Amino acid sequence: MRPTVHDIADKAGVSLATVDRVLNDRPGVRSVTRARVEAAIAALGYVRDVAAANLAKSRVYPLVFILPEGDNPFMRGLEAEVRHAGLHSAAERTRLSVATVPAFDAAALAKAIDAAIAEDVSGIAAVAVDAPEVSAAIARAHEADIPVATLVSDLAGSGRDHFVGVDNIAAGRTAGSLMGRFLGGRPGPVAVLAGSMRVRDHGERLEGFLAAMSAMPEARAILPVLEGQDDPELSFSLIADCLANVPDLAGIYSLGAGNRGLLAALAERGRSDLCVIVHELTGETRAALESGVVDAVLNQDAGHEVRSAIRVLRAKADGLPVNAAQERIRLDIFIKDNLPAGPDEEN
Amino acid sequence: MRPTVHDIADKAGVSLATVDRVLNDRPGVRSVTRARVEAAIAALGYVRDVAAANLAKSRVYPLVFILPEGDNPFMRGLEAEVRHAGLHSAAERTRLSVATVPAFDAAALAKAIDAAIAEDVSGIAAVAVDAPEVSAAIARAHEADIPVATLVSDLAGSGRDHFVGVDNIAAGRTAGSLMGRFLGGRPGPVAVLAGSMRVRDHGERLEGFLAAMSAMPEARAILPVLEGQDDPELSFSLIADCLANVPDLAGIYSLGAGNRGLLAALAERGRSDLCVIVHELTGETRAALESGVVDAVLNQDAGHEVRSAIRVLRAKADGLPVNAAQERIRLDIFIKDNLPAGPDEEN
DNA sequence: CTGTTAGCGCTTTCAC
DNA sequence: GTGAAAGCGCTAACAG
Repeated sequence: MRPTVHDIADKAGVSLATVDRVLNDRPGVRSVTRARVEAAIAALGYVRDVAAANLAKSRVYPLVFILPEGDNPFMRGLEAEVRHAGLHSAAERTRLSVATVPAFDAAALAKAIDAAIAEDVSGIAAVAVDAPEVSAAIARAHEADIPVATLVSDLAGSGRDHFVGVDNIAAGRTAGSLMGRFLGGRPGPVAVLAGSMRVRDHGERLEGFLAAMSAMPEARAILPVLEGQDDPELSFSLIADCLANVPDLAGIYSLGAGNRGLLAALAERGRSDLCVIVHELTGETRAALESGVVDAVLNQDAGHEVRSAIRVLRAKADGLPVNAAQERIRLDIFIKDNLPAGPDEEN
Repeated sequence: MRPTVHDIADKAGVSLATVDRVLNDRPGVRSVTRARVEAAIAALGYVRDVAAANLAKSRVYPLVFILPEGDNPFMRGLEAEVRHAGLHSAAERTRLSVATVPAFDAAALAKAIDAAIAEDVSGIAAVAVDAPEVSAAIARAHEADIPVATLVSDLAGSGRDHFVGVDNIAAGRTAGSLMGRFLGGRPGPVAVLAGSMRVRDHGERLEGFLAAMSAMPEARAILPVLEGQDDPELSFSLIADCLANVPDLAGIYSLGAGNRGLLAALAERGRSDLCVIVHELTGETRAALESGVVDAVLNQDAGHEVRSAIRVLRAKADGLPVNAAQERIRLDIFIKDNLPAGPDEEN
């Protein structure tokens, strides 16, 4: 059997309480005693049973996820993952809740963060908007000793404790690289559809994409970025116009969440010879991939992100270290052939 | 606070023991009583605290992983993941061990399975070799009521309880699809390097690859499969010969673990214009991807597989259902640009 | 058939 | 500074 606190207490000739104090690094133990206990711990090769510890603590950790509202399928997927995790979270003594705010709305986001602070939650995960109000709100959370993790879109320099999401520059590079290879020698310019340059992930993806495209053997024109605000109608008309005005268009990179409008415009125009690369695997993009309208989908696994955010916030709340390498979210490439069978999965 | 067994007992007017019997579906409860308890459970929306249950049971689940020995980096990676999981497994009351057997050796594998049965482990995960001895050993495990999961390479029809691994036909298709797109109109035949047709995953990958290649717009010759036994030297000489004899070779698909030999032969020959697609992200293949020698790496996440195998075996040992969709292992595509930063990661 | 009681490994008052 | 004892939510003997 694995050694327990009792074994340590016996071996060190102290009581359980003292062992616990040493284990949890609490004050009120003479350094000699502490040393004796630590020796016993080392000698026995003790490892704490976290489950039992949590049970005894019976502390709950209320965490709040702040997500953009609206019909952005990726965000709704994230929300679903939070709710799903909520079912299992009981065992982890975590209570999850979701707050939604208008997309790209810095003031609303800041307000939601303040509300969470007021509720004295033990952690906040939020899809950041790049604005000073938001940074200020995060700073207030920090002051209230509430850990904050940015989700999907980062806000470095805001003092957030952790970023949960993919390397968006690398994501853009990946898109550019695939686009270049898939197009090969085929001529024609490429269009880019973004949501808004006010979220950092979109800007970073663009940056990576341009870098990769310009590194390709064949030079290729990139049209000015179309900002569709992740809005289906606006995205639709921007792409429709582009298709009409640029007959020799070779490809489209959709780096935001305007896929519904994009796909509608493509369907209307009936152009299937384009190389199309989009982000986020949703019901729509999956169908488009299967039908051949889209050539590749770059994805960040919402389930992984949610679980990572929970682990990180809990660790921060407990003052435990985070294994950054372990919490890295990777970028998935999907083509028609490696689509996972189910609409959802978890590992 | 969440309802507990005590609340149920109160509400139903019975004792804890009876609640426990109902909860765990044990005999010895009148159906009227059972119904009353079940009503209370439903009314309170009770969900069991698994951690507490495990603590109380203090039962341990010894699981054994049987892996091919040798310097196959993917297999060593799997082994490392098992050991890594072993550290955290304590909390899950699981004790993990690894047994290694010669690669592609059906008799040795069967013997290892029998040894595990003799030790009365509560679950076995093994990389299957396609042979009747192995099927027979799995059948004996089944008879001893020990769940068996095949890992990486399946053995359907053997009565194994579960397969943990990717859809290898889809993996081959993905390789073919990428190979076709990356080559575009470039002429020349493609070579395939396998380990052995005695493991099902290799056969299935080949099948998928051939199907995808033949579905490409440009017809392309596929050379006869080279079987390198996942041996560096043999793989090296097979590829070296091929490079020498087929000057217009356009690409190579390495569907087994012969990558070290393949890469050595490519380095010696100095051919970097080939389209090379390999399986499994290891230190070697990662370096080759970064240097541009390899164009894409198809990967199955060893960490996910190990954790999935553990969950599945534990569930089977407890007679609990497995959510198949949740345990699906997906096929990762890596190109230079979306390589994860660390050598290892976990989600 | 049902209830009582004593833990699982750890934390936490509250005395000493 | 240190220790004794109660209890987290659940399970498992053993009585009745």
